[in-house]
Amino acid sequence: MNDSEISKPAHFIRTIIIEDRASGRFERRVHTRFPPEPNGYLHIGHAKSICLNFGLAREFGGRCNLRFDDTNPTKEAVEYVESIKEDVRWLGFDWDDRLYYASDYFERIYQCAVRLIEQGQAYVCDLSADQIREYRGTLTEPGRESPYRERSVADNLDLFQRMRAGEFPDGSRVLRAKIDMASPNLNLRDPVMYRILHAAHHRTGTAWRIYPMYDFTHGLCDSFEGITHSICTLEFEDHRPLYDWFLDQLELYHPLQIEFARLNLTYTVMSKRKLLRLVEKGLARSWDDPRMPTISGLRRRGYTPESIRNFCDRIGVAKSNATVDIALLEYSIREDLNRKAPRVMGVLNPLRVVIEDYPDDRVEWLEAVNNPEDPAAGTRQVPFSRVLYIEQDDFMEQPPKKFYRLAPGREVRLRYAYYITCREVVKDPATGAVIEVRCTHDPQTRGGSSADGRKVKATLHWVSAVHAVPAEIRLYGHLFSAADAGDATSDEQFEAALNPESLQVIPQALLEPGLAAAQPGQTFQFERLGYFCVDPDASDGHLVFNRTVTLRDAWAKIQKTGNAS
RNA sequence: UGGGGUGUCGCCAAGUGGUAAGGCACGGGUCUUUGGCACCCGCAUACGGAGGUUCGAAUCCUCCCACCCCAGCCA
Repeated sequence: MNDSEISKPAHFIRTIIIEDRASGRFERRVHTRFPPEPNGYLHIGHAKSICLNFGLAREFGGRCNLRFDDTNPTKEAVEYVESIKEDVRWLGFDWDDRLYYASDYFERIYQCAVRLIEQGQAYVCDLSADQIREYRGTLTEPGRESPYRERSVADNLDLFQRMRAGEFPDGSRVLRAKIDMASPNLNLRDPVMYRILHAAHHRTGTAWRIYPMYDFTHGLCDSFEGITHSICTLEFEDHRPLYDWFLDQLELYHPLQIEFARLNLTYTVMSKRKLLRLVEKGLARSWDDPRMPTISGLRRRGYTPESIRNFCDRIGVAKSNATVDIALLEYSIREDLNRKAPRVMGVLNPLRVVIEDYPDDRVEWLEAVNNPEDPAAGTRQVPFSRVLYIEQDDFMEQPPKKFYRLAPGREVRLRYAYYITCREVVKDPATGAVIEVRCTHDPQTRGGSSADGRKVKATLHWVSAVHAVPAEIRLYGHLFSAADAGDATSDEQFEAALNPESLQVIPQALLEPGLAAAQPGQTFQFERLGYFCVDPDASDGHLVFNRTVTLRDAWAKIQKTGNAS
């Protein structure tokens, strides 16, 4: 991390850690962990947790483990663990040699279960899933005790061992903690600790036929690893008493669990289940579709790790359910790319411009600044010639009052080139559409400034027709049409809320020639348009750019509010 | 109706009894060879509501209201 990171604001978890260190709690250690389940790709919400856990450890000279919560083999896969490792690393964090898997502890967890059975605090229950649900009671009524609750320790031990041996079919029995079927906290009504699953695990293969539940596993793993501050999301607040109960009965070390609110963003969705659905139904091309809020999607879109870290610092950490305006994310990437991205010129929707008084056979290479924010970025040469292309949006035959780009009779500047004046408009006789603009140039304004100090109100980007390189450009909009669409509960509502214009492809934009050699992952600012990066789909003969984000656009705002005229 | 949480500007978010930080968004302006960037100014007499304690309350007390989470052999 460097000086350009924004300053870290105070938040309640940092405050707790500072107090713990002041009081000498945990021998002043700070040891956190990021515990994803490898059942999908990481998204920007996970980035918040990653920045929090790894960031706090780094800040206080502590450690942060990467631990996969892989207790459900039916949903997990190595593809996911690989992507998660890549994403965490890409975000700029390192777990050194502390890569763990809950599955590494399966034997140890099993022994903990055996001990609880021996202590008379766990039992094998033969009730079906439906029956367990019935016996659990409701939010307002206490549950009833399972008829198998008072099995002998010997019977429980035998049955549990045979569950492990694979003697029983899936769903036929579970191991349950014997706590309190009347507890107002449903998590304490004899929760399931182990279930039978004859499924191959991505790491342990077929070694196990029983798998521990998350609630039994997670707290144990944190304890085994000596985690000091176990940071998780709000929905686990109710589970804390259960984790404490397990640890107390087993006389194990207690981490301190602290809950914070997960991130929500407008115009997108942060549920792994819903993201998986988008991928499976082909509504998104893949997990790394640039429209997805996944880390891999953002990366492909052109977001930088630093911009995401800055975003996470800016949104804060608190306990109230919050939905952050996606404009803040966009602000964070603009801020970062403004400093870093080389500027280039490219025309998305070309309008042919002929400079009538410029020789047909002449080419001038003009100097252009690579990045006005960074003098060290230097300059480059761009070719100018008689036939050019400018943006269709930069010309209007009948301009409204506040439009000060090119129009009949009007003079504007071509960036780094010349002042040109529109002399004539050529239209398609069939459609009446403007297909060409005829202009003259002022030779005294070479480079883009005039000796007489004459001002022009607009500066346009442009590209020389014969030199331009074609490129496919993919423009992205929000995933959903409405800010809160991700909340949709039914799949139908959810899909209907998708923004049909989230992807717009421009098959052949025209770019300045230097871009011909651009490589996947490289980011540029297309002047006056936005930030773009080369997509991995690009090949030797075919450039493909993703628009990361547009530039702020004051003219668009004027048009939108209807104040143009 | 049980339990656990949360309510401070359009969106986040500081604040922990002493008289409402900051960011984004938004509005106005300066500058400008990007209608970008940068810079300047503005933007909560007010902290879910009602009472109360206090010289003094967003901060303490009481009651009320709203929203979120929990009835997976998911995590």
